[in-house]
Amino acid sequence: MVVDQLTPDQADRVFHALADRTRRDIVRRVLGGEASVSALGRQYPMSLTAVQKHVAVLELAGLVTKTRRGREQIVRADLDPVRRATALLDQFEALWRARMDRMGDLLAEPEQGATK
Amino acid sequence: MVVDQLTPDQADRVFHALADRTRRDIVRRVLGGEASVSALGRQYPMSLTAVQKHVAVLELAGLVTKTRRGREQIVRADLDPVRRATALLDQFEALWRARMDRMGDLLAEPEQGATK
DNA sequence: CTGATCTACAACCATCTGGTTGTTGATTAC
DNA sequence: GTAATCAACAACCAGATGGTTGTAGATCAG
Repeated sequence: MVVDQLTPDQADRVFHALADRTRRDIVRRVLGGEASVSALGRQYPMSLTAVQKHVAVLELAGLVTKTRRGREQIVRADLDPVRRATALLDQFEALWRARMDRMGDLLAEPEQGATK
Repeated sequence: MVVDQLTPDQADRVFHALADRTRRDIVRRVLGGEASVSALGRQYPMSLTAVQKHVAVLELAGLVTKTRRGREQIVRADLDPVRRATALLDQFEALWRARMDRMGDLLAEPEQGATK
């Protein structure tokens, strides 16, 4: 398996980070190409400090990394946690299908006599 | 397209709902088979009221539905919002690949003369 | 050197979150 | 009928969240 699971704590942070419109938009933006914190700040109708905090939340979730370049702080996206979150959701899908299979088995069983 | 997008508000609710261990566990549990609220309540080291609230959050996100059966309230999972969330994450993946393609184009270009 | 830019950080605030206890109302079991 | 079970709801609480303003440290441009 290429992408392994998120720990529960990581999942908490990743999903929480994605549970905010502004943060999802920041992720989209830096996925399309890196950006400085101040450049991001200019894109949203809120203070730069607020955007800094959003970036910090994304950073804590591992969705984004910051590296200094001169006086600017460059924000880049990391897709790994996104892939792991997707894997977690796919696991839900698998649970669902497992249940469907079990129900199919039941329906396929001879009506009266129990299987054992 | 079979699964269309989540609205930003729905995405807020779905990701927020998934940003809690107990709630993710409840989703897993009811994906494996429906359960009453009180049965769920017995599974976690917290009050029934707390579990009721978690179920309510999941319900608001559309991840789960409740239906009465006698004095019990049966909780069932709905995978649709999960699939839509997955689609949103896949869209991130697509943005990433689009950038990779653009970078590839740049590298493939003749070094000096601009493209236009 | 001086001023503008980019960032960090502290303090504050209103609201939301995740939990609690206690009360009440249906429904089921005896 | 009475008691137990299941669920809803109100009220409360500590802590997190998402925002603000203000101050201050680096770095860059003139």
